[in-house]
Amino acid sequence: MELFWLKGYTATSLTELCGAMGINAPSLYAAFGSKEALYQSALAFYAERATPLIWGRLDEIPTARAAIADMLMASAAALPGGAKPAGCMVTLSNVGQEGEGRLGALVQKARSDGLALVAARIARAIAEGELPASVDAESLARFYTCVQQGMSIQARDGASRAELEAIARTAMAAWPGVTSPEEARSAPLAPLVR
Amino acid sequence: MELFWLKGYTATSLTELCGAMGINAPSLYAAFGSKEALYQSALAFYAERATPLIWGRLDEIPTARAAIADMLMASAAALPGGAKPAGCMVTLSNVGQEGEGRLGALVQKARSDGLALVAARIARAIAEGELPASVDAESLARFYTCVQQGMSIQARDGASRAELEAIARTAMAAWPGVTSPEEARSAPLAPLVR
DNA sequence: TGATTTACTTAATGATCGATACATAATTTT
DNA sequence: AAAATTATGTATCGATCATTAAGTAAATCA
Repeated sequence: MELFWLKGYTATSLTELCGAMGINAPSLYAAFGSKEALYQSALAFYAERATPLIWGRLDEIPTARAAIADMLMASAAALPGGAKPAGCMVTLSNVGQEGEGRLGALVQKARSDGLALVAARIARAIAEGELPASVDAESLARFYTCVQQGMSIQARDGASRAELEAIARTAMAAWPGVTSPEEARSAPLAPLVR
Repeated sequence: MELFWLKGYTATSLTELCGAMGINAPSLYAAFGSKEALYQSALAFYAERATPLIWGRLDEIPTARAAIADMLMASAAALPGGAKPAGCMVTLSNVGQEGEGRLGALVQKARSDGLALVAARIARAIAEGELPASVDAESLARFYTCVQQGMSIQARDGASRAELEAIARTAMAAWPGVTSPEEARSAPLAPLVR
């Protein structure tokens, strides 16, 4: 998973995979069937862990504003490298353009799933009166997803957690109805630090 | 260039490159020396065109706010696919993690160059009094660069120019001192459409 | 304990990778 | 027109790609 995450599908060789797993090629094929199937397993394994970590509190947190701030702050905490590769495996995957249509569809769906979760949360906020009906849920969700995805690229280039958190706080200043960026920054919405 | 842009360095084979260029391998090697040197040429060729298109008016436009809005709107216009691959070749390149340190340093520098241009423009705005000295130029520049980079991922997933422009307008609502997102959206800063 | 299955190693498969030697054709120079 | 140079095509290089056949050790089951 970490090799695919770091280097992408095509640039990761079976020799590297076997070396990292401490097994020989036949064992890998006996367990997973193919390189493509192994990638699919690794992707599922990744998503299984990332999804609750990042989007897991979206519906629990009472306001959409605080929920999305939490999502961004959780991303800022998770994206810097260290032990694991920096950035999100799903966000940064280019497998679809590498000539792997089947895997490409999987990562694209994973990305659109994230967007859908945010859009649904904003739609709920509109229904509950937190946001006016004039707000376009899809468009606002796309903005915050865009920021989150940009954070992955920043993280891959070495951005620190603090730098990513600053991005998150600035992005929250664009929340509909926020009087000023200073307000959004000085009165952070819990839990802004994890 | 378009093959490297779309598929990345490793996933693009010499066979594909020769096919796209209508030449044989020896001609390619006579002209460029190696696959790595060809990528470097393609990257330079790309940056040579993208830089003035996106960042070219940053210093001409009188206010930093309008200048950065212009940068984002120009990105929204350029990033959707069509004839060329979608998204930015520099932003989306993962060549540094594919085991190509030399090329990786080049694309990373190209990305940090974009960030530096925005940071310099904001610093100028602070010096000129457009923005208060309390604004962190580096941090604000990182936010808008992050949004621009996220737009590349959105574009690769098929986002339209209009959708990217909506992201740009929402991002401008985070501009320091903007009273509300609605204001930033209803009173766009020229030229918001190219 | 003997038989059967599972797990692993070695080795090699055809295909494709980036890169070239060599020969021929086209062009330019003298 | 003859000579020199440049460009292109063919064919192939060793290396590595993903994948697998065959053989051996370990473990499980009867």
